[in-house]
Amino acid sequence: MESIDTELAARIRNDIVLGNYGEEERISEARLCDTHKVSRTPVRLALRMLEHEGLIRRSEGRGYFVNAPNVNDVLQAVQVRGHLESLAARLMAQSPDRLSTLPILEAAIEEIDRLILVGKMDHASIRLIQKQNAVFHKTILECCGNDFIGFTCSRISHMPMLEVGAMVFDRQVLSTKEGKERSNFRLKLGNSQHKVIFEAIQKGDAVRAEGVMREHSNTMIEYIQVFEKRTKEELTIKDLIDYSGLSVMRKEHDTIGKEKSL
Amino acid sequence: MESIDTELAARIRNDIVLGNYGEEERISEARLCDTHKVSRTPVRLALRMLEHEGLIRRSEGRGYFVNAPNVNDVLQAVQVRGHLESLAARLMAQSPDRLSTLPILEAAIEEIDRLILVGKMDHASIRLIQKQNAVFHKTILECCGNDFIGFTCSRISHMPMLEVGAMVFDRQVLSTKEGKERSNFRLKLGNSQHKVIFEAIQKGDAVRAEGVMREHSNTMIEYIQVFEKRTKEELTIKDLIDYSGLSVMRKEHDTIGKEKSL
DNA sequence: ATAACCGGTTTGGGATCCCAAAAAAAGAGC
DNA sequence: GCTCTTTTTTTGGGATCCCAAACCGGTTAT
Repeated sequence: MESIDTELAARIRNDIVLGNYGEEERISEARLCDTHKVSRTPVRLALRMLEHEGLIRRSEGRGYFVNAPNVNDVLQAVQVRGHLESLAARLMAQSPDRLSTLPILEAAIEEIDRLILVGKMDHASIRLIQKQNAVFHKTILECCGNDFIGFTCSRISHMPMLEVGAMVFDRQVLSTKEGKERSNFRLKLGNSQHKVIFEAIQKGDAVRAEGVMREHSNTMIEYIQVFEKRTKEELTIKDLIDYSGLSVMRKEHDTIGKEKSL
Repeated sequence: MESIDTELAARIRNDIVLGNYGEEERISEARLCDTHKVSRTPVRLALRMLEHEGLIRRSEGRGYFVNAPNVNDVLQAVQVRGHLESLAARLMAQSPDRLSTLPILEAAIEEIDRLILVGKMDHASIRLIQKQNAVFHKTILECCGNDFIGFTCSRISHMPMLEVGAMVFDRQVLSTKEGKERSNFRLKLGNSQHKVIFEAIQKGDAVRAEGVMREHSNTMIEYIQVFEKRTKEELTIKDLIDYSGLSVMRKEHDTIGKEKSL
């Protein structure tokens, strides 16, 4: 249970990235107090938070404006995160005390392999795969020796699909047999990249670890761009969130938590 | 003229990075109200700011604790910034509409060259060199096509020596003739790296632009480490700020602004 | 008819107040 | 004398109040 302003910030943040506010809508403290049934103090704290995150702008004169990120913003952010992760992979490969954490990476890879082999593409399996994927990526960030990389990533992970280790799935694709096979191939490809990264780190091949990690995140960017081309109309943030299992999971979890608390 | 909380955050931030608070000192809202002669509202806004920046921690139970960065933290942050800049250099080299901004880079390089040639290592000259250096680096960040890189850099530039284009100078070194020559060599080396980066971007050689930019920031990291070895006792953040001309300049500027406003 | 001016209203920044929870201090029991 | 409990004090979160600056609408003068 966080304080009210933190949760409030999360709610407003969700509203903004989900597009519940217009592109450049003016936002007012009083209105937020009214809709969320809180006083102005937590509202102002939350707004400062969101301003710092770049999701709202304070106008010169008076008032706030929402600064809703578009798909291109998300793609740019994914690129930045991927680049930071590649630095982490390189540093971890150079780190002398990396060996003790290697088993964690190996276990995550094997678990993903096992889940792919079972081949059940249902919600639970995908959730497990995503969890192990997050473990893999987070471990590298945390054990690379440069804590500031993980910190920087955490500062930009308020946007959709920017949680470390987030993966993208297309619900529609998963509904057809051919789509399931395609997703299965994607997962295999991703995990084989994990293996190469793991081996490079193990051997201390820093250049290769960095390169493959970069390729690994490029894969995700290109997959999103495939969506962009396929959908005739413009791809919205909401679509991306629908595709991104982790975010959906988190959203569901939040809702459950909220219902419980009320 | 920013609002009180912003300026207050800047002041507390300065106090923290300058080490005016103990390593893990407990910090109290009331005390800050008293020392800075403001009410609790702006104090709390400022503290949320600093918490988001990682400079203070909120304890589980009650109260804030300062999380003063040490030299190692700064080095890690410089590494992150350098890595982001190398991404920017690569992207700019790949960008089709980079040509229009090339003259800005060229002018900055030439101005630095001119100032080095004059050879006056006084405060004004160094200030000008640093300004042009900042222009060079900021231009690449702003024109690389991925605005999120610059945004991310701006989110981490609250720490000393993390302003984009900040350079390190040792006041003591500048006081001797031999030291001046060494600094002169450093500047020449740095600007020659600028030239290589410029040419790589011009030619569209993305790999080289990225590589040299990385090397360019590594140079700074290694120079700081030279300090670390030379000073017998442990290097403090305060030392780094003394070395970093930009920060000092900004501090002076802030002071002037404050005096004017009072 | 347009533009400048003026008063009312909205809105955000800052100060103050209240309260609950936690830390610190005092007191009781062993 | 030490420890556990109770009381007091401190402290931070939330609500409310006040005010000045900005916005809006209407009126008036050119």
